[in-house]
Amino acid sequence: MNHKEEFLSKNQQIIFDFIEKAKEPLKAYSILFNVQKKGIKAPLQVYRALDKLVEIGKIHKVESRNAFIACKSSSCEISQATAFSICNKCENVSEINNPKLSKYLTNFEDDTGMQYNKYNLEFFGLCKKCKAK
Amino acid sequence: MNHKEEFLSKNQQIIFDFIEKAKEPLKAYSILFNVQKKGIKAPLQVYRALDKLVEIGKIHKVESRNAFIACKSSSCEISQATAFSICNKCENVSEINNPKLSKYLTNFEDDTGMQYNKYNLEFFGLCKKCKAK
DNA sequence: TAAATTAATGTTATAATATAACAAAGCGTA
DNA sequence: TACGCTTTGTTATATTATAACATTAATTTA
Repeated sequence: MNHKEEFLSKNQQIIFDFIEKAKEPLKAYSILFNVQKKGIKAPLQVYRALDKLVEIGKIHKVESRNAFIACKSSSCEISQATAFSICNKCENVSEINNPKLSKYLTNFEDDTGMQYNKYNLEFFGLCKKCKAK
Repeated sequence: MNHKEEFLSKNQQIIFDFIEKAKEPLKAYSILFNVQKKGIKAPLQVYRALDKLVEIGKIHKVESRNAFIACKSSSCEISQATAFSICNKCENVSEINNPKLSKYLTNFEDDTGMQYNKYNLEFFGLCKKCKAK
C-alpha cells in the first residue's frame, strides 16, 4: 500500500478495519449493522467515515453498486484513478491494477481540451468461474 | 444515432423525449416531476421506462450522479460501452465519443482472463470554462 | 499553556433514490 | 378467440444519503 500514513480517527478505523477484512464490496447500511456492537449507531457516522476514507484513498466506492471496497492497488494514488472488474453473475468485484491501463487513461486527452484529475472505470462481464458453469 | 429502430411505448417515449431535450443529465424524480402533466404519476413508471431505455441504449446512466442522459455517441452500441467527461464544478456532463478510446477499452484484457461485455468510464475534472475562471 | 482553529462525533429528523408485489390493460400472433 | 408477453397503474416500502445543530477532541499558534 503506498498511501501516505494517515492517522485514522476511532470511527474511521473501525469502519476501515471492517471493510478491509471483507472479501467483497460492502454497502453502507450493511457496515452500519455490523459495527453497531462497536458503538456506531447512526448512518451519518458511517457515511462520514466512508467519505473520509474515500478522500484519502484507503477505500474506493464502486459506483454501479453503491458499495465500498478497500484499496488494494498501488496505481491509484489518492484514489484519483480507479478501475474495477465486476462479475454480473456472482457480483465479485476486484480492483484492476494494470499500469498500462492506468497510464493510458491518466494521459487520455479528449478533443475538448478538458483536463482530468480523476477517473473511474468499471468493466462488467462474467468471471472465469461463472463462465465455466 | 445508430440504434436499431425501436418502438417505444407511450411512457418510454414521453420520458425519452424529455431526456433528449435536456442539456444536462436528469434525475429520476426530476423527470417524474416534469412529466406529471403527461399523466405519469409514480416513480415506478419512470424507473421502468428508464430501465428499458438504458437497456436498448437510447439513454445512459451516469453512475456517479445517479442521472440519465440521452445517447449521443455512435460508438456505444446497445449501451455496452460508455465514457463520460464530468466537470466537478459546473456539473456539465458530456459523452466522450473517441474511437481510439473505445477500441482500447473494448479490447482490454486483464490478467484474470475475465471477458468483458460492457464498461463504463467516468472522467472528472474542470471543464474549459470553469478552468478559465 | 491558553486561546483559537479545525476535525471528528453524536443525535434526530428527513431527503433522495429505488424496488416489491399485485392487478389490470394492451398487443402480437397462432 | 385464446394464449403469452409487455406495459401500465397503484400502493406501499426498502435502500441510500444528507441537513441541521450541539458537543467533544485534536491540532496549531500566539
